[in-house]
Amino acid sequence: MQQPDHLHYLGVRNDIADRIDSGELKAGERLPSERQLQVGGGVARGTIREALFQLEAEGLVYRRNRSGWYVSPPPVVYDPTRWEGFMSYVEAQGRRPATETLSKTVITCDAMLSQIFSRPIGAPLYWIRRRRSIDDRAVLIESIVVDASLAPGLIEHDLDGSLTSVLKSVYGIGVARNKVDMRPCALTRGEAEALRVKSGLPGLSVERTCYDAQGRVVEFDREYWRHDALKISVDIRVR
Amino acid sequence: MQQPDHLHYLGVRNDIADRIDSGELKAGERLPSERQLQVGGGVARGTIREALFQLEAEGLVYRRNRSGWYVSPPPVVYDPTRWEGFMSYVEAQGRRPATETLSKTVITCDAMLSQIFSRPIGAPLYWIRRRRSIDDRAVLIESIVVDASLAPGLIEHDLDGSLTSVLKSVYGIGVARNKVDMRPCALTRGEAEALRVKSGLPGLSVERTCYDAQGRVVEFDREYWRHDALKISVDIRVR
DNA sequence: AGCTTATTTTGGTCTATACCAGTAATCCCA
DNA sequence: TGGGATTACTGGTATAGACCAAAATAAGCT
Repeated sequence: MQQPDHLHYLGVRNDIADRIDSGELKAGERLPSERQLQVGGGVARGTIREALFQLEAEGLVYRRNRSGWYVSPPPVVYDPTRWEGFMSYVEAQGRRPATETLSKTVITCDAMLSQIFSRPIGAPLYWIRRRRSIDDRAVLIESIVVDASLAPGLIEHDLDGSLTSVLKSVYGIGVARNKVDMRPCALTRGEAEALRVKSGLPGLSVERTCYDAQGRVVEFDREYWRHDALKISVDIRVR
Repeated sequence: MQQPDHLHYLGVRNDIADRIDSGELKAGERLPSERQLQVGGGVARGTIREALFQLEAEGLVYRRNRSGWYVSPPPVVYDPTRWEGFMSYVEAQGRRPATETLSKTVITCDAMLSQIFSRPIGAPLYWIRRRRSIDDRAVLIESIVVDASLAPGLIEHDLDGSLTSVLKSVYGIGVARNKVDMRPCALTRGEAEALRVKSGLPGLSVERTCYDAQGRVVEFDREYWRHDALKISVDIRVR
């Protein structure tokens, strides 16, 4: 009830937001359909959608392909400096994590990867694609590349758990340094499909390079997150 | 020319993206108007807009209020562990930074700030609001709170430069630890207005708490960034 | 009960039109 | 020439209708 409630879609937005805040609509619950939301006030579906897009950008609601709109659960906290692995830190926050391995194959080192891994072009690398979920909602997909000469036979193992712990326990490889790049992005084609969201939805791209104590690149990882699924928290000492 | 070019708006998206990639449209340049983009193919304005929203989410184009659509410049790189201040690191990347102080006042410590600063409720604090630009495009607005007892008279100084260096050179206060929280968000009402973007545009919220060597909170800072203006890069040693 | 097949519902895309509020360009006068 | 008022143009909001593909549900058949 502020000033610019001349805008219909903001009025609708506020109505829905209030129903979420008040607890009438709970996390994970389904919203009434767009056509049902039109009922009382003579408002076009396009306007309803505008309001829903707004709420989606704010992280209050999300949509599943053609199924409907749902109230978003709270985000998980991600601290790149305390990398205990997805499974453990999601669990520590009282949520239920899950991992699916979409594919695992051997690839050969190309020019870009050669740069990253300091390995000759043509050298064998493992390429793993996984989808990770929280409480049954897919929140990120990742592409991992691992130097095959450091972890021979890696893809024979079950990778639906923590990759870090497999590298540690089976191959004795520990991560000593982490380089993390993050940037807001749009989830397009492949990523959007794997996350079952509409192409063009904003997301967060996280690129991580893991080094061992000798400075060798152990793992190169590119993750695409739903924008509403995480909160990044970094605690660092300034040099 | 892949598979799902049945979608008109993706076709339009690709056309425009190609014109940007090919250099026909350069960074900072203005796109033809939505109505001009309709001309050849019998395509509705709504479809053109859908394509533009897609490109906006991808960070390829941005819009200025009712002026038009423009090609986005490349993002700046932001490393929270090497905090030299906005002015210097933007300049180091060959861009032209600018700061405007929107307001600076004395406020009293409320419950939330009391928690953060470990100061009694009612204690004086400085509240500074600034807008920062890169190459004349506003990219972030920030709200800074500083403990007035640590830096008496701070707001008498010119704050259009680096606050960190004022704290250091005038008050001898150095930052020893930085706690940074980041999360994708929507730019709403106040922030959107200050950044001159449409409310609801995705952005990145950065919350920083700076501690001195004694562990006292020196500065509490909340920034709202345009989603397409930055790339975060962290390089850390794992404990 | 379980399984398959229709049917309905849902969001996703698209067209066409209209009016409004800021911006940018133009015009015109001093 | 300079500056202020006017006009044209831009994106922003809104309506109403239509069709489609995927998802969810209901119906029907073992």
